[in-house]
Amino acid sequence: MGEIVKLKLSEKSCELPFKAGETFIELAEKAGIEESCGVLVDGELVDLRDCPVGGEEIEFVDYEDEAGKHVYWHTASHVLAHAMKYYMDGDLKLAIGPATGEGFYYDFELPRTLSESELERLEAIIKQIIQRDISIERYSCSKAEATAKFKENSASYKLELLDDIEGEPTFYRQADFEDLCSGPHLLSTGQLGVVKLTKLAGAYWRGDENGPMLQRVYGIAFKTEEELDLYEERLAEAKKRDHRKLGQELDLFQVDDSVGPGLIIWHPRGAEIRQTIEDHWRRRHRAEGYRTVMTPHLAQEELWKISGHLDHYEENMFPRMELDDTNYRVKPMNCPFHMKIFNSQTRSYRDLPLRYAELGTVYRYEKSGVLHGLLRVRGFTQDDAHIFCQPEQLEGELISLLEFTTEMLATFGFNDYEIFVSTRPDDYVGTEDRWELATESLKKALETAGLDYKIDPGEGVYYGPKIDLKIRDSLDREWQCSTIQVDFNIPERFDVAYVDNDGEEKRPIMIHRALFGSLERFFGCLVEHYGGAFPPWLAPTPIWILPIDSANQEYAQKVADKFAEAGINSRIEPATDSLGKRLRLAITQKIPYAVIVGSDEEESGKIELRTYGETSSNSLELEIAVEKISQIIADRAPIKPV
RNA sequence: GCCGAGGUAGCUCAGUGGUAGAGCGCGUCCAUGGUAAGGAUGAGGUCGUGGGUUCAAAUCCCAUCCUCGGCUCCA
Repeated sequence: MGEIVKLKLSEKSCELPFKAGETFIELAEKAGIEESCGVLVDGELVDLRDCPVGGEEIEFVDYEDEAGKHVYWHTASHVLAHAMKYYMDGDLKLAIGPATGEGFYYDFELPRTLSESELERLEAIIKQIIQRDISIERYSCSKAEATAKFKENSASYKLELLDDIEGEPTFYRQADFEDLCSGPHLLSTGQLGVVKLTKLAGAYWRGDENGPMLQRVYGIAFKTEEELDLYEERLAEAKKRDHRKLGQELDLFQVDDSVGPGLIIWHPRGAEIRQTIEDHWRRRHRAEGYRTVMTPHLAQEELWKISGHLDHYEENMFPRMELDDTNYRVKPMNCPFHMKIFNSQTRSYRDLPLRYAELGTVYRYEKSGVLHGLLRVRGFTQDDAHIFCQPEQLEGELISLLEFTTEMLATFGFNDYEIFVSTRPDDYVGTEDRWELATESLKKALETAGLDYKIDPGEGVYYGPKIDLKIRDSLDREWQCSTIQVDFNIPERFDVAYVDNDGEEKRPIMIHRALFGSLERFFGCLVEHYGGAFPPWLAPTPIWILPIDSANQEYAQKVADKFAEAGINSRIEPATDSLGKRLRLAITQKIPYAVIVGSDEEESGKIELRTYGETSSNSLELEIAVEKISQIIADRAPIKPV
């Protein structure tokens, strides 16, 4: 009695006394907090059933908070498992059922395959469990008791989980359902609003592809039906931005069965956008001191034996071709060729850093189940470069490289990405101290650049650690685009060396880097980022000219010529269809500017200009329009009214 | 690669044992129009592919390819 916990309650903070043995539930009551999902104790999420010790800072969280949502969804996953137990008459094995970033899932071993049509019936059972408002109790027991219980129920997955638990395992029980779980959980099922089961999938037990395949049910829970509706609307909106859908609608690219899975055919409009991206890329690389090179698509297999790719990634390479008693491979990487260029002369320390860049098209055999539009393909063009430098130049190169990367992405409107440092994998070559050094220099460069990052343990490439930059797609999936990799190994394998100022031959350090990653993937992300409405500088045809009447065709041509003189591509949609129809087409094709010209405009030398996203046009002098749009393109600015 | 769901006209989709459908798009003709679909008419499909069951298969069964959602993987 009389002990104090500090309580943070929204903006106000106060201090609350509590008695020994009092739980957070009682504390919440005292503080007048009605609905809470859990409690953050000095920032750590804790079950409401726990007791404070005194002196800590606590904050009750509800569904509005990220931590609260986590508890809410986690409980929903237990309710799903509870419903599944009824649905399968108890004939099932439970694996795991965590909350995710958006919702939850539960993995089951079931006596038969579940079909999507059954999800609705499961939802109905879930609804009943919620309506019964079953109180959820927590208890713990000894490991031996838990083991005995699981053995009796032949709960083999739970038994395995038990092995990893230190101390007493805890259980959460709601009526005739209980689950081994560290929590935290809500206090009763009635606290849940509406649970929606979203998809069905297979998942390997513990992510091991040699292990058993379980059935995973995904779901999400909300306080109200209205929130669920909003979520579904948001999802539908996101699907409209899907690059595969837009690629079809805007005639950007295709993937054709008879050509091959994961092989992209770029249509004119897609190819024109890509050209603009590549032109910008070349210009910027020249300015940053890169020399561009070009290398073959095929080479003798020996090259990849030397580089180590054959040892480490053969299963991801297309099979060998035998030509004149020599084995060839389609290239999965550009690096060996760049080594050859370096080695074509004796290099001096004065030559370093030496930067070779290539838009190099590579082919990798990706497993069929992983292909995904432009984002995961079998043939793609890397904006690859290899930088050879002296050890003392590494830091500086990395720092300027990060600056270059972020600038390049920002040009295309990407300011929102996650950065990861991938550390040494099990399957590595080289010495540990070199790995350490390389990893530290990557971290230091990020810190100098003031960029936040996460560690991706063991996710490095076999030859060195890397910085990856990941961009999210319209459905919130992350895709690695930019990558910067330090490599002490491949230079050694190719015996790459320079003569230092002391006359000694020394090994340069190499950086592999790709800013876009692959042009295919980057373009896919770009389509989704802009929702297909490309800014005028990227749009293949930023202007459509719509003459009102056939009689205005000549003036339309004059307008087109004026834009062409300024280097702006436009196209005339002749008056064979109604103006309304042609305008609608321009809008659905997400053309930045529709220019409408009739007899009025012809007489006054003006145009009507309607900007994408606006509901009306404005009248302006042709010369002024050309000048202003030229400026917008030169600035690489987003679509905006003129 | 694994689990599940799908592949019908150029596109989006309906048809679930009995002679292949719609809308959009495309062609032709009419209409010459002022800010998101003018009217008429025509062409277009061995229903992913290969087997099987059946008097009869887009429809049922098997295999296979591809796509989608996950899982595993991703130099």
